[in-house]
This record gives sequence, C-alpha cells and structure tokens, in this order.
Amino acid sequence: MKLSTRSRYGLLAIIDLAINQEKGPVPLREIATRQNLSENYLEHLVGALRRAELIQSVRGPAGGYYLARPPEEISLGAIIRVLEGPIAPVECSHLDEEGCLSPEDCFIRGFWEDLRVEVNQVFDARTLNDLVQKARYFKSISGCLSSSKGEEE
Amino acid sequence: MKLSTRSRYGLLAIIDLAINQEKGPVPLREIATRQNLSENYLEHLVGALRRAELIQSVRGPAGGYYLARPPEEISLGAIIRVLEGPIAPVECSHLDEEGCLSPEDCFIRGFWEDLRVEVNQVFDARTLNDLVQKARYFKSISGCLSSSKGEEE
DNA sequence: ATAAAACCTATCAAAAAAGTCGGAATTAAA
DNA sequence: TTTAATTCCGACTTTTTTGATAGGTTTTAT
Repeated sequence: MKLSTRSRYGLLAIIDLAINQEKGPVPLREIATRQNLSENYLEHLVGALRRAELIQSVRGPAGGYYLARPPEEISLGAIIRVLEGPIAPVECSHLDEEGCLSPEDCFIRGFWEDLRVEVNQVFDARTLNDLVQKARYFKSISGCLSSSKGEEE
Repeated sequence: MKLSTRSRYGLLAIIDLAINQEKGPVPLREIATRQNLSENYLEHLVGALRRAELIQSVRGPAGGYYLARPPEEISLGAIIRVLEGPIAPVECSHLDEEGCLSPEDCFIRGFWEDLRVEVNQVFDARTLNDLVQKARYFKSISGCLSSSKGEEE
C-alpha cells in the first residue's frame, strides 16, 4: 500500500514543471538535473503524464514540457492514478463484470468499492497547487523526495 | 496503490476464522481447504497475524487459531497493515528523522503525513465484524477474493 | 508413543518495478 | 540546409518484491 518511486519522481517532476514553466517549456534535462533524477527514467514517467493530458510538450530546440491546465485544476489523485495505476485496494473493485464470477453474490465487492471511493477522495482533495505553494515556501524542492543531498547552492 | 494477494488471502483467512471459531480453534488445514488456498503460503500470513496479536494459536492436536479479540475490535486497517506493511504513500512519512535529511525543511513531509492519516482513517473505519456480517449474508465466502470457482455447495 | 497440529527457515520461481540504451522524429536557428 | 536540441519510442537488462514450496522442529492431546 505504498506508492512506488514512479509517483515520487513523477510528482517531483510535475512540481518542478509547475514552478519553472513561467519562462516557457521546461526541458526534461533541466528537471532531471535540478531534481537529481535519471533523465532516461523520467522520460517514461513524463510520457505517461503527457498521454494522460496533464502536461503538454513542445518538440525541437527550446522545447520542453508545460502543464496542460493550471495547477489548481490538477488533483493529486489524477497524477497518482497516471503514475501508479488506479488507486484500488483489490483488482476486482475497478473491473467490470469480468474477473468476478458473480458480482452480485460477491459480498466483498461493494465493500472494496466503497473503500476505493473514499481513498480516492482523500487523494482528489489535494491539488498540484497545494504542493507548489508548499514548495515555494522553501528554497529547494529537493530533500525527502529526491535522493540528492539537496546541498546545491 | 493496490493491495497484494497477501491482503486478499490473509483477509479471507481471518474472516473464515471469525466465522468458524465457535467450535474451538480452527486448524489452518481447514481454512486452506475451505478457501482453496495453499496451506503452506497461508502459514506465513497467519504467522504475521499471530505475531501482531490479532489472532492466537493453540498448538498440538485439536489446535488451531482463533481471534485474539472480538471481530468488532479488529479494524481493517490493523489487518492490512500487518499483511501489507504500513499504509503510507511514501516511505519517509512513517519514518522517524532518519532517512529524511531535514524533516522541518522537507516541505512534502507534512503533506504526506496528513494524507497517510486520512487514508488510514478510511481503513480503520471498518472492522472485521463488518466483513463477517456481509459474509454471513451469503452461503460461501469464496468468490471474488479467492481464485476458486466457488462452486462447492 | 503417536499423530495432529503450529512453527520456523531456507530456497526457488515468477512477476513487477526500476533503470538503461540506441535511435528515430521534430523543429528552431545558424 | 545542415546542425543540434529536444521530444519520443521501444527493446532490453537488472534489481526488488511477491508468491509459493519444502523440509524439518517443536508442542501436546490422546
């Protein structure tokens, strides 16, 4: 029931993006350098965020990424679901009929479904903007989330 | 952000236990047979539940397992945390100072901590008794959760 | 004694996650 | 119109976690 590094890295990246996009699209290289993450690996995560239309890209020189919507319209839940897959306690609760022999007779299905909804609400109640606000409060968004020593400067 | 089969199997086992313990300690063999799970594998899960003092055991012939407390005093959260590890979005939110270079300067720490608390509340708001009540409503607790075809009857 | 059970630990296999790599497509600018 | 900066794609490898098995040891009612 933990989030993987995909979420940690991906979230770091999108926060970095939100903070640095004022001067135009932010190249992945810069994000990777600032956050001390593997650019190659970030590529996959950012690709997923783009396909989910949370961010957009500009190709070619001076290209990079930017948010597809203002940060207050991007929920934490939306980001995490992209990076981590559906937030679901057990698989069957987000499946349709298949994979469950008799949905109506499965006493546990509704139970999980309720749980899933509530957990998602917890995540959806927060937005990227909340994170950006907190991040601005500090000099650097390195630290707990990244593995860097955060001592640049 | 999914639960593993540890949770599914372990939960099945403890529900089975809650339902069948009236006639004395329930041997693992019976649970494994009823739920169509590997007895060897269940051993590990049940061992963890015992060490966490959610269930207790009687050794020797006619031995088996029984709940350490009434089912309404065993929260879903407690069970899941035993089987799955702490319900935590990122590792640092349940660690002490170590692993986090500067807790006070880590802008994201409090954020995750709040999230963790809320997610745990969702799980802790449900008890084993809720599950048992639902299960009694049906003939068998096989079905979605187990991989058996649930056609024994 | 015997046998039924919990209990323990090592090992293995399979799956998922994490990370790397080489190159193709795009495009601004020299 | 070449160059170089960038996104984009997909195959691959490595590492970690999960799921599962197996053999042996206690414990204890009968």
